[in-house]
Amino acid sequence: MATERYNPRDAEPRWQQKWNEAKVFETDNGDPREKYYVLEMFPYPSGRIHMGHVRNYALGDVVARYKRARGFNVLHPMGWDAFGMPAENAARDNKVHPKSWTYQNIASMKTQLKAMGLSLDWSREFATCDVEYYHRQQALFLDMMEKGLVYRKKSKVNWDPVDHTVLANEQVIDGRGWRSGALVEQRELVQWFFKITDFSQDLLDELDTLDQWPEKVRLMQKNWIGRSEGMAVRWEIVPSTAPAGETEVTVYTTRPDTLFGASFLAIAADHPLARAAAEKNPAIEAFAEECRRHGTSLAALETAEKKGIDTGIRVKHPLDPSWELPVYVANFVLMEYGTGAIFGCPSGDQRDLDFARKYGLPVVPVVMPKDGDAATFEIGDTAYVDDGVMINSRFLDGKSTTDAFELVAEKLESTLLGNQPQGERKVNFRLRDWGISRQRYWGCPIPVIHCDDCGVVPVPKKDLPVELPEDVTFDQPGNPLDRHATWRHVACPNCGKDARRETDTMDTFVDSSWYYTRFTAPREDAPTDPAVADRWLPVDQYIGGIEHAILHLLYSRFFTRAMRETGHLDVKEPFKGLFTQGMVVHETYRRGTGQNGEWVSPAEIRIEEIDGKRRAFLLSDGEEISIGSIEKMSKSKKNVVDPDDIIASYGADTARFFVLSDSPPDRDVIWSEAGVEGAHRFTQRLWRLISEASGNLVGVKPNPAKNGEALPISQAAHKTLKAVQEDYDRLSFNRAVARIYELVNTLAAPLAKVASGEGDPTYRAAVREAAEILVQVVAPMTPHLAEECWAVLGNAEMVSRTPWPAYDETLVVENDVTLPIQINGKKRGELTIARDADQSAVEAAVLALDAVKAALDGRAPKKIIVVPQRIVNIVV
RNA sequence: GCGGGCGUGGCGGAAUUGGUAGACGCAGCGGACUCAAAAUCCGCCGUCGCAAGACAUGUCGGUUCGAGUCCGACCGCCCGCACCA
Repeated sequence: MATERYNPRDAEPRWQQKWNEAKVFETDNGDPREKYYVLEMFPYPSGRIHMGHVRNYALGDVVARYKRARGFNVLHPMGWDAFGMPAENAARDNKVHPKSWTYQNIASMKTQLKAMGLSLDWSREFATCDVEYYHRQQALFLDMMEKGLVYRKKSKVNWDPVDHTVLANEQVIDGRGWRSGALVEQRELVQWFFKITDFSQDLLDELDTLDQWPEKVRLMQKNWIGRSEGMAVRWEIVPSTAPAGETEVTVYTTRPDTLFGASFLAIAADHPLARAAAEKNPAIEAFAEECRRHGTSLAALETAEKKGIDTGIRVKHPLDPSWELPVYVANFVLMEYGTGAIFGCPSGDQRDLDFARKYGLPVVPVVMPKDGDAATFEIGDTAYVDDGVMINSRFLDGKSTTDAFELVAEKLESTLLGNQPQGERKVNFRLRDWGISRQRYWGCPIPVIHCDDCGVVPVPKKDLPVELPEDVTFDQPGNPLDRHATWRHVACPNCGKDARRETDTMDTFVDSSWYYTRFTAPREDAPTDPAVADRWLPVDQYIGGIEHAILHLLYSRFFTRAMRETGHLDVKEPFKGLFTQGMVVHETYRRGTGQNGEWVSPAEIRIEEIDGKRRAFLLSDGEEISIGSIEKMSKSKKNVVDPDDIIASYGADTARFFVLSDSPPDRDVIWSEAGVEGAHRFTQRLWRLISEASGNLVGVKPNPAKNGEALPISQAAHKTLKAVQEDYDRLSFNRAVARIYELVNTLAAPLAKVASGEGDPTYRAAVREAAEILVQVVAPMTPHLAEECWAVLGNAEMVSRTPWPAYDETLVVENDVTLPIQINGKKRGELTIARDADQSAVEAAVLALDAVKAALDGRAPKKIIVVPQRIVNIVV
């Protein structure tokens, strides 16, 4: 029986409409079944979805559809991370308002996402730039302010002296403003901060409970929080070298044991002592200025050449007042970390060593490896940073580094400098408070008012929301809120006097730090409905890019803690399970070479294989194009594939199936035309096999075979069901795809047999049962095709509403196992034996094998290793 | 620079987490069907070798009866570094 090819252009919109009409994916907060919350990181509305989105949402959708079939009450919402700089750039470049630009982008991206057939509850959709959303964010801010989780302090920004505007780190290129090209300066502004450091220890401790997070992400967060145990050590300044009023410097160190290896102190350019020294010495002032001309990004700072300048200030060594050391200003010391001052021990720290070599400072080895020789141990170009034995360290000589730490700590704690101990044990964190102020328009306004008399006054909740004004201009740089004619003028809520609105808006990371909570009650008047939030949270499976491993995830973890303190919910951790997916990458194509070269998009070329070598040619004139490396899809390299084009020509199911197959989801996937065609052939093949057999299966009651001709069919189906189920639970979709291909290969002949009218009723019942299992296991990946197959088999209910089948244990177990037999670790034979055979039975059977007899040649084996149901190794 | 990760056939990958390396797919080759092509179906497919076999998981060492998996060093690529989202 011949059937028509499967036509996704017809089937996909049809099923999407049916799901929509039946509200299959709308979630009821009152549903009593066990909940499952699956969430993909919501997109920034750039205007068009890209393959990364397709992959991200396909992954989440499989989880959502699978868990729904498993009987959970699934929440799977979608929204828009809609504030941010690109809207302002578009406003500047194209004279469109950020608001209309953003909402238009949302509209077109929503159409694209809908074409993917995702099982989303669109009734909960919101954008973070909706007044209804940022209104509640402002309320949260006020509550956090009341709890002391918000404060202001001076902090540095990248300042463009030509455009008179604050630049983001990504807008600073090689130390210059991206538009003006001017050398960027650091400038201090009073800015708003969240006290994330209140939770440093807790954020660190609770990482241990996140056992469904990738180990690497937990490790990254742990290192980011950066707990260290060390000492604050006070160094007395030699009075004759001290700037007026200065008597000492406090240094934070994690290695007090290496104090006898100290050869200098280094302080940040913004350290008070450095500022004092700069006042008297123009060279120091010039150096500090140079340090400030770097951007504020740590990466830029640390890749820069390590430099310093002697301040002329001398300090006395804390363990020997007669020993004087120089104090340098150094560009690698940060005011934000520790005390803004370090002591340099060149033999024990590579950076200090490089610095010492550069400025001719002494290098005294103080730690050597346990088996080293103190008389000959020297430091060359490499510092010795590990633990070991103390040398050249007076009373510490011969002690371990750990003991030396203790001895120095006790000594410094009991020595007085002035009336205070010279040193104090201190736990330090690398984590800094979260600066949320942005001098930009397109963000959530910070709801406070500045009054000359009353100071900083929170906007009363009844006056919320503080709405963004719409009549703004982007024809000049700087913050439009600042120069708006009326917006910032407001009466003080306290005294009624003329006052000014805060014109800073919030970091867009704030928006994304609690949106997952808002989805649980998106139309609530308050930020959350705490009872509802507590029922849905934590998110059971969160899926997104590894690039968010630290900031977004840490900020969200902070927010649940802050929202707990302010009574908005009562959970500690936002995301129970986390999955970080890899990127979608593609070959690059380049026409011409060097400066005249230009990137060519995959749509403009065809690939041919000539003598086993892949070559690319321009479609328009046949010119040969060179095939370049495989890279992340990006507009600049033109190696992008538009999901719209793929969906239009192959359908959403093919696109979904392709991004799920082949590569494991946490690794990069290479987009290739051949791969897509392979996925498309699979969809067609599945449809053809099912639909051609369907005529002879429609009235048949599904029933697995326990014996006879159809037994292997039922066994294959149930084994696949079990395997795919496990793969779905582990998010190993590429493995599930492989299992599904195998099942299709196994079922091809039986389905063809049924299609041709053969097979008795028992056989047909088994084939039908296997076919249904096949359709149900692919349904989460290719939902439209599955519905179409499900319907053609005569099922009245949609497959999206059909419970997951249960596999039959008796069809899954094997009675015999085949063991590889190794002799000295090399495979020499095989042995098939009963699954439950005991060790001695296995040994006897093995020794009876010809291959083993030949290898032993009459000798007795030295040892026989039997790993039950795995392997046998004979040592000769 | 610091922190984290990855590296297996021509290609994407699998390997029950220390137990038969290469499942499954893509590409390729051979065959069937066809006037022909497409589609489809069947078979072959790590390297060397006639074969027995040997060699093979980025490189070099180590641990082990046994290493893709564990340890050490190195090489290459990718992500993050606090104002991109």
